This record gives sequence, structure tokens and C-alpha cells, in this order.
Amino acid sequence: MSSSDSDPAEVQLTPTGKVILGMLGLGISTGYDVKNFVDKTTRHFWAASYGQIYPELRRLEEQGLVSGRPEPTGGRARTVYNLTDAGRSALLRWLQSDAETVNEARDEGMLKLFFSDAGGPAERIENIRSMRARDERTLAQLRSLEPHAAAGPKGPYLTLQLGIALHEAAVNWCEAAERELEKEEKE
Amino acid sequence: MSSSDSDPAEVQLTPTGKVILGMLGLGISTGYDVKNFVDKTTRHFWAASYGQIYPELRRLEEQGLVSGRPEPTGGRARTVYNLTDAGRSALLRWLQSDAETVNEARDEGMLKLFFSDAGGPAERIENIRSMRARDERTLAQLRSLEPHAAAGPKGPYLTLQLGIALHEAAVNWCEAAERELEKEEKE
DNA sequence: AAATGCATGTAAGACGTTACATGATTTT
DNA sequence: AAAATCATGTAACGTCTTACATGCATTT
Repeated sequence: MSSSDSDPAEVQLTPTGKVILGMLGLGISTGYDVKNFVDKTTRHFWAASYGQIYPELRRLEEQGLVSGRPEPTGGRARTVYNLTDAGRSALLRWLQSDAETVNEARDEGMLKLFFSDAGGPAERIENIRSMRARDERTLAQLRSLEPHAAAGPKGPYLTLQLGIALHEAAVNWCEAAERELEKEEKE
Repeated sequence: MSSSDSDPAEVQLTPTGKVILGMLGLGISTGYDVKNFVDKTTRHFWAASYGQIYPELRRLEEQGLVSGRPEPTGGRARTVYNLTDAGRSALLRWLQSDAETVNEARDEGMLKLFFSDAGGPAERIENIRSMRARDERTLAQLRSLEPHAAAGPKGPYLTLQLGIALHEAAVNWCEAAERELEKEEKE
């Protein structure tokens, strides 16, 4: 065992490390592709940026969880990564662990709504309307992926379904709240 | 105008700055209370920690948006903060701005589900079950706040309603998916 | 007397985005 | 010829959590 390998049972995966290992497991093989795929598929519940991805790929390689080799396309540099055995088992250990999962939301629209008593009633309706517009955009984008996702692996398809359900619920709630508040304002 | 005041039109509020100004606007007046109130009310869509709150209160004071004065309870130190005029107008400017609002989610349960093709079907069901358990706990907690919130200001009440609707949608989706996957597994 | 709650605070480190730089290849 | 896409990378900065320390007051 080389000095760069760690006991995989001891490796504590970083958040971005988890996405990367998972993506490599799906056959995505460059930092660039990881970023694009994340943007297309997991963005609505999990984001990642180049500033995290590239350094993390190197850390994972130091830990012996992934291995990269140069595969230039013509004169264009390109590094293709694969899971090592240790990487695959670290991925499975994470997927199988029943540790409490993190679930955090940061919704500035809701925060503004929370404080909306500081303004007037018209402002509050505008606030909800803009949340709805935002969620409708996301919803449309998610729906556009559906036909393609239905043909692919089940995990990504399920999260797409859930994302759609959640955004539908948000849009529906906004519509109902707008109607309600408009009615109240007329009185 | 003292040298510590900034032109309020130029102040760029930090994320935590927004919560704090909003909370002071609701009459919450100490860092400690801000933290407790956030945990009780906005946590499901916006969190904050002491490590952010106390330093931010001092930055806001330097900027002239809040003013604090010592109001000890017996021998126990305590600083009560209030919005200044500049602070109140910065709060209103933020609430009224129609800039695109941030909406980010980070759901490790969904991420595991996304990658769940790496494991077996039983594992995937377990995954969804644990997401549901988690969401049911949050839902129960939100519902317990409802009677009290119904009597308070409308903004907090509306976000509570929305939070409940979203968590209900999540729980319902999980239930349906579990049934579906269990049926498939029997075949 | 101990435990819980009130109240403030900080240091260290983890995590993240943004903005920029570079250069090749492919498409328009 | 220009624009878009492929591909990698980093520096600076912003943000956040965790873990700890302190000490008084109130409740059990």
C-alpha cells in the first residue's frame, strides 16, 4: 500500500467529495463534466462549483479514492478520472450509512415573506408572485428533463420526480396565497 | 453624521445581516433571542448561528444600522439592540427590492437517492423511508407552531403554511414512492 | 447542589462562490 | 472571423459551523 492511501474506513468524505464519487460512479469522468451534469440534474437540491470540484478531485486522488490519467482531445488538456476500489467502497459506505442526512434550505423569498409585515399588503403579494415565477421557471426546466430521465437510471429519475412534486407544491401554494391575499385586499 | 455612518443606499447587507435587521424589526432585541427565534421559526428555510450573529451585530452597529445599549438583567450582561432610522430604511429597501432572490437547497437524502443505483433496491427503499422520517419530524414540529402562529403577524404565519405544504408534499411523495418500489420488488 | 436556561463571545477551520486567466477546438 | 464550447485551474473573498470558554440566574 503506498503512502498516499488511507484506510478507506477512516476517510471522512467532504460534501463535494460525495458528489464527485457518486458522479464518477455514474460514469462521468472529468471535472468539467461533473460540473455540467450537476448543473443539469442535482442543482435543485445540491450544487457544486469548479472552485470546489478541481481541488477536491486532487484531494480524492491523494487519498487514493480516485485515479486520474491525462486523455487529451487533440491538443486540449483533459484528465479522465475513475473510482479506485477504495473509492468505490467509500461511496458504498456513504450510501449505506444510516447517519442522519443533512437537509438545509436557504430561501430568500421566504425570508422576505417572513418579514413582510414591515411593508404593505400589495408588496407582500408581489413577493409571493415573484417566488412563484422563480419556482415556475425551475419547474419548467425540471419537466423538460423528464422524458430523457425516464429512460435512464432510476435514482436520478426519482429525484427528478420529487423535485417536480416539491416545486408543484410551492407553485400551488403561491397561487392559492395570492388569490387569498387579493381577496382580502379588496375588502 | 458621525464617521461610522454609511450612506444607507450603499450598504450591501450580508445574508445574516438581513435576518438580524428583520428580527429587530419584529421587536426581537438580543443576539440570544435572534438565535432562538430563528431556530423556532425560520430554521426550515433559513438558519443562523451565534458565530455569525454576534459579529454581525457589531458590524451593523459600525455601519449605523442598529444601535445597542447594555441592559443587564441583574448581574447578567445583556445588550439590547434596536434598528436605527438608517437600519429601518435598509431593511425596507431590501424587502422592496425586486432583485432575484436566492433559493438554495442541500439535501443529502436526495443526493443519496440520486446515486442509489449503485446499491440494491432494498437500500433505496430504506433511503426514502429515512427521508420521510426526517420530513415527518419537521412537519410535526411545524404543525405544533400553527395555533400560536395563527394569532401572530401574517408574514411568519404564511411562511409556516408554506413550510407545512412543502413538507407534506415531500412526505406524500415518499409514501407513494415507497409503495411503488415495494410493489416492484415483489415482482 | 445540580441542572437548566440566559447571555455573550471567539478561534479555527471547513466550505463555498465569484471572478478571472489560459488556451484549444468546434460551430456559426 | 467571431462566438461558443471544451477543459482546467486558482486567488480572493465571503460565509458558516463547531467547539469551546465564561459566568450569572433560575428552577429542580
